[in-house]
Amino acid sequence: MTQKTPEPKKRSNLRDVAKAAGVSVATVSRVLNEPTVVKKETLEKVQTAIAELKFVPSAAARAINSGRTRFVGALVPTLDNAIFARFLAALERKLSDHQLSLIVATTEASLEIEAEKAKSLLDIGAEGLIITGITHSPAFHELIERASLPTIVTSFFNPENPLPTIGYDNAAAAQLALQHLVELGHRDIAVVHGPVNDNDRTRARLTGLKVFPFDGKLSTFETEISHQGGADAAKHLGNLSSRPTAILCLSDVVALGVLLGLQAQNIIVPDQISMVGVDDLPTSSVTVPPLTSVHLPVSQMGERAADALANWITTHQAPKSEELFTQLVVRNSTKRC
Amino acid sequence: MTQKTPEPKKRSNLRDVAKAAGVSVATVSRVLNEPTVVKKETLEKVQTAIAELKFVPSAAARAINSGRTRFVGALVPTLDNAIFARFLAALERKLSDHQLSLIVATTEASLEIEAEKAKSLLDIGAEGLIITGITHSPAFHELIERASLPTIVTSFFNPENPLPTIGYDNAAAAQLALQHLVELGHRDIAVVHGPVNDNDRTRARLTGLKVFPFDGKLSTFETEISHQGGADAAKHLGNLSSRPTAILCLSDVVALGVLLGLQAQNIIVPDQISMVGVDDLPTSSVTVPPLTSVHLPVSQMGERAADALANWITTHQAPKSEELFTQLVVRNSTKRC
DNA sequence: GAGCTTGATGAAACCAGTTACATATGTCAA
DNA sequence: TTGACATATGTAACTGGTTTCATCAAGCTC
Repeated sequence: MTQKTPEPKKRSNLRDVAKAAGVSVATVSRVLNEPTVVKKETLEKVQTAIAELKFVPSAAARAINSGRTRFVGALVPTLDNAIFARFLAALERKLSDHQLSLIVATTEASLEIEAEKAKSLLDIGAEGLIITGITHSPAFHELIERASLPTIVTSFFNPENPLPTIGYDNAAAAQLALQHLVELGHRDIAVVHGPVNDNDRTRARLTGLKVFPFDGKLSTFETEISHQGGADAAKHLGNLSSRPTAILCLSDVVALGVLLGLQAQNIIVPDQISMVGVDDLPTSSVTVPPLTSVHLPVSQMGERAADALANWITTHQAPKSEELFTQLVVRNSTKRC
Repeated sequence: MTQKTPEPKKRSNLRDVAKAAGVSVATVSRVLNEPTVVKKETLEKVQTAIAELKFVPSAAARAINSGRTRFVGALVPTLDNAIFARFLAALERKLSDHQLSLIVATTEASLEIEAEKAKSLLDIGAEGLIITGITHSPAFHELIERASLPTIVTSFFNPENPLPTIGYDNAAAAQLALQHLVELGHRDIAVVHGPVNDNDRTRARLTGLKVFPFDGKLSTFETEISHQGGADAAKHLGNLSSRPTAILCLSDVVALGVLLGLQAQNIIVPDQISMVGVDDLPTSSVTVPPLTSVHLPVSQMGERAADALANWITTHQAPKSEELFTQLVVRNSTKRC
């Protein structure tokens, strides 16, 4: 193409170093990997050569021998929700204990994008995958099956699932929130949730609510998972002629948005309306009023998933599914009806 | 799927496929990379063999030839702040246009951890790096210099910096916020900010405030960058005998925390106290009241950084620094004093 | 029918490391 | 003095792909 590239950019390799140091490539390799077996003198000679030539070993060449690339991928719907951010932080921390790096790819909650991203992760050599939810495109399944790529499902517990799941029971989590409201006497409850399309966690939660024994009114409102989305929902609910007595949000981000939206309309929580969330983000304890929420153990989930995947990769033995438990955290956003 | 027998795990390679299809390795390689030049009959034969042997080409072996691993790393202080999440989302989106994957590593705002993470990114073959701020440890600088690794600084603009910077003027951003408050007549302003240790962006903002011509009182309060941290700051400021008339937060996350903290003390914004933030997160437009903030163009920054890095990698030509501009967005959290 | 081009394929070199095995030297006990 | 053994290093065969170049047959021109 353009032959006016200023630098030919000739990265030096093992052979160059060996020649410069007057030793064999094997010795240089030893200096790099088990320096103790090399005689001190030789070691220094080689290290000098390495420094002089600014030699940096090629990761690819290493990988080709060990068969290991030392990184895995995680596919999450978005980074723009603290719940995933917290999960990924824990995941990354624990993976690095296993000398594994993490590539984060976002799917924008689309199974199609997920399959694409998975493909490119595989292409660049990911040794394993952490994914969200049990529902995935056929292309995705084919991909990981062909490559027999260790893949762990998170945010969802289902021991029957072909891929091991490490997560919680979404239906039960939502029911915990509903039960709390029901116990407080609420009979007209609005559920605010994110998009159900391509999101089996939300669907499972909604199903959980529907099958829960409750003879009151349960309406649902779908919105974007963001503070703005929550605020939109609040505006809608606030304008209703017969306003529900409680709002159950399937995500704390949405809940905070709803809370702000209600506040903008001067609707007092919990006096005029009760609210429960699901996630229990740290933020939920500082909102006004502090938000009652169902705690999802995402940090723990990140750690367990990291351990399980690392183990799978090294032992070639798929792990068992693991259930993590959710828990209602009662604060001040709910009140007897 | 989960058979108890430890799988022999004999991944098939090009040679296996070639033998099975009765062709040479070169032909198999062609089928993979330029299928059009292969005779249709042969093509099918090979593809059948590939399918039967569940052949998946080795990324490492590819990389060794092309010299390209097709991924880069990004080092950010945390994922637990929407401002970085937004930046990374844009970065990742744009990088994928260049067929590059992104490895996100968090430094927990420690230069030491940053250097470690950079090392492991390099070890696994990152082709370039996106980093935050211009201040880094000597170990880090040595590392990227030795490897002559394309590295772009973000969130900070400084054309003098040895590494190209793509970002904004942090001092100016903070000054924009201060100027607004000063113009509204505020003379007693509290600045709430995150840790200054290992954070040159915050330091630059603080310096910007200090050198701004202003003869009123300017106090500072350092806290954690989180809603909780902001709420803590609000509690402190609310209890002060002589309360400032305005609070300037160097981060919107902190600002929302402060807002909630003030609300918990029944201090009305903006009637009793004005507030300005820096970041302009989407959330800031739905808070009560909507938060006046200085917009930081982080999505744009992500895109520019991605283009610049991709270009650097392919052309071996370091890009020029690029300044992106910040802008005050006036909402309802500020009022004339 | 010779000469030339085109299309399809294969042999082998090559990328940059690791590693099994061979070799050379030195130490020590028998 | 010699055999046993440890230490230090080198040679060359790997790893799993890509790529250059050579080969060969078929199609076309003159």
